[in-house]
Amino acid sequence: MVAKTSVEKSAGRPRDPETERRILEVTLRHLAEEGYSRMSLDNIALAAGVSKPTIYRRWPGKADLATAALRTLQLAEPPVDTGTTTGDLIATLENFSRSLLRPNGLSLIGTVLAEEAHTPELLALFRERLVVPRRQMLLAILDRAKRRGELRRGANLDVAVNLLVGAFYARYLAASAIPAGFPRELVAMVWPGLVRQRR
Amino acid sequence: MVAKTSVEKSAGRPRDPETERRILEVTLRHLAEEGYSRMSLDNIALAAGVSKPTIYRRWPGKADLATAALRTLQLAEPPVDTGTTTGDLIATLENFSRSLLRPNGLSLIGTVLAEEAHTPELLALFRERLVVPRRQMLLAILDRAKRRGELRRGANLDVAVNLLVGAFYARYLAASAIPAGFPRELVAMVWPGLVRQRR
Amino acid sequence: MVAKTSVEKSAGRPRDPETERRILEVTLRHLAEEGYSRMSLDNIALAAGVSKPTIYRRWPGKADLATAALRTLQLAEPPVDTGTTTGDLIATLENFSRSLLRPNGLSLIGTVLAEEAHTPELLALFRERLVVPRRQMLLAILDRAKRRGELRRGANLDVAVNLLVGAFYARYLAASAIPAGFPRELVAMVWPGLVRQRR
Amino acid sequence: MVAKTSVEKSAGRPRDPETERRILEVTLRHLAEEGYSRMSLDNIALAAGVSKPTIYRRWPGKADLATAALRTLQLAEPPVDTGTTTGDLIATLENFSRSLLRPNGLSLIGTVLAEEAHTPELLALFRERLVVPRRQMLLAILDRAKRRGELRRGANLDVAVNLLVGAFYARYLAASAIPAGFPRELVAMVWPGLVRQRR
DNA sequence: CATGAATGAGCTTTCATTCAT
DNA sequence: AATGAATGAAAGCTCATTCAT
Repeated sequence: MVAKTSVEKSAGRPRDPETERRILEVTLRHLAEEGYSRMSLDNIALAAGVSKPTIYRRWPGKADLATAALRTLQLAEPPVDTGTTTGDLIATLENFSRSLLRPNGLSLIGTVLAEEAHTPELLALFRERLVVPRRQMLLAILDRAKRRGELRRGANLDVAVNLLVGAFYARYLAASAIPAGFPRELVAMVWPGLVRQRR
Repeated sequence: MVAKTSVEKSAGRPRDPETERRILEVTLRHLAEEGYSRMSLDNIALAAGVSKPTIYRRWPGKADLATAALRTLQLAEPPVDTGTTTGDLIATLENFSRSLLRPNGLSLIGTVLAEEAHTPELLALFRERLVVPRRQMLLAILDRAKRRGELRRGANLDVAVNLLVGAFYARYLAASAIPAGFPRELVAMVWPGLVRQRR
Repeated sequence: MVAKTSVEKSAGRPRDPETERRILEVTLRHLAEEGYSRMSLDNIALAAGVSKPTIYRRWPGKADLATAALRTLQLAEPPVDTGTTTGDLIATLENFSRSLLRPNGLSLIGTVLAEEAHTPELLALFRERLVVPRRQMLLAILDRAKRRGELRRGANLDVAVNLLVGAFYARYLAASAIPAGFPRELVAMVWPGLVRQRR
Repeated sequence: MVAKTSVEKSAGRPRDPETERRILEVTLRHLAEEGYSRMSLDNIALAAGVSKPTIYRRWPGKADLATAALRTLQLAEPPVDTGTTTGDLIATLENFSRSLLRPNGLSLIGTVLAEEAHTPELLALFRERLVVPRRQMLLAILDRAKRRGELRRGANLDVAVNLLVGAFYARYLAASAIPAGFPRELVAMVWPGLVRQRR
């Protein structure tokens, strides 16, 4: 959107891409810290050092700004390779555990859920950028294990992902903190259901 | 000066108990539908058919009102008894699944999480009234099974509860809907980790 | 108003005169501390330990209550007699100086002046109860001196009173504090204008 | 990056200076007519023909607005020169008398006194802008006279100022009106105390 | 293009007063 | 007579958005 493909540069003063970046960064922080409805464009403009019309020139309104901020979210955690499936699962969940609570516990998740009825784009983007990629990483690990014959045939991998990921939400909702060693315990309890043949 | 007989009638115009009930009911609905920060006392007063001071006479401010509304929440689901441990777990999770999405998906959970930094009482009460009782029901089932020797010694029941309950959150966050048969699949996958002896 | 002159006691529960006294005392304090428009019946009722209708039963509204409270004001300072006119003046002004700033500087005077357009009764009563009596005391001293021939014929005693009393207001308005010895200096400067014959 | 030439034009839509002037003028009127606590930003905005945020953009809150309005007060009366000290005093006090009651008697003084405990800035500014300058004018006249040897050595000029100025307050508090010829009478009575040698 | 100015609508809270018991 | 409950109106302040330069 910023870089024109034609040789001719567009007339007038060009937009500063750094400005855009800064606005989105500030927006994301406020979104996580204050929640969507408390987040105010006034404060964002102030913190980003720009004026409000500068924001409105780029995004049509508050919802679009928040959406754009969420769009910048990228799963930062790289795929892991520890040599074993359970090792990979544990390592991935440990990454998850670390990034989940940043920067403000579950308040970002909270606000996209709370706004589902009013501003469904938020949840949609949150899914696309964070939820789905995270699940894909786990699914990929499990899928590879399945193709290697490590897992029971017919094991519902999607259910396993829900269990492993969800346990963090459940734990946070109950106690606002994730204990050390939690990922390992999760995998230990779910793994038998994935592999076992007889009973 | 003579002691009043049994039923002490307090002076002044009595409060209409119906009013209080209606205000709290409306508040809870608005809290779930709008989220805490969007929820306005003006609208609550309007919907409850009272004036704002009528609300302020009962609760000192917005946070207290929301808190009081959360306090009315009671886990409606009775303990189940199907004859088997897995049956009980599945039945309990099915109740959970049904009540979880009422009245507005996870928006109530969302708002208490989103407000954790600003209005921590909300999350605290939500925990006390819904989260903890629900976990207790599952824990009770598992604990009984353990005392009967059905479960592996050293099985971490708390982790199992996190897995079972959390899967619903994970699934909702990924797809806003819980498929039929989900509870059964959860239990099927976690159960081996609870019972198996060797590996 | 409380005591009936007829033998027959009026029917129903009699009003408690102590209640009335307490309400007026609290009102006067709030009037001086908060000013008329900040003073709230809610707070007065609370501080007096009564309900608002108990107040409204006795006085038709806020203005009447404030008026009634002002009506209870009595000049507490007794006439002085030091043996000399200037001594009497100084002693009287010293009393004045002491009582003027109680309990809240000039805020009571301030509020009755500020409310002159909206609630003229306040200023009227303040005059009747405090301003006029105080001036009368000074006038009486000067008048006696005049009848004794101490003062110049034609000396305008009313002007002298304005000077002596007003100096306290001017001083407070300029510095919020009255220095020790102030009364003596005032009298020293005004006295020559009252007595001297030639110039 | 090149330095702007002499007249620096700030970016953005310029403020209408007339707006600011009008708001302050309206504020000052309301402050005098209603008193500080009755004065409402809603009414000021309405009367000034602006919206409330237009006011809040310029001043952070009600107290700051009232303060700013007081700051615009300027002693309008120029120094006088009649040729004699008593003539100057009388002329100055006549100016005082005229401006004192505008626009609403002593209600402005009243409100700054009444608010001393809650909003001390008001009294502070009132002093700085009106009380002190007025006293300075009188002090300057007396000081010049002293340097000319017209006054008794050791005459306390500050006390004289308190007497002369305060008499207007005392008179207003007693009768809400200043009679014609009042300044002359004040000076006549105080003058002997300033000049006389023996007694 | 970016700015500062402006706005209508909304927020939470408090007030003087009246009602019902 | 006295109470607690109720109310319409208003307060100070903030928001998302648009205007004018």
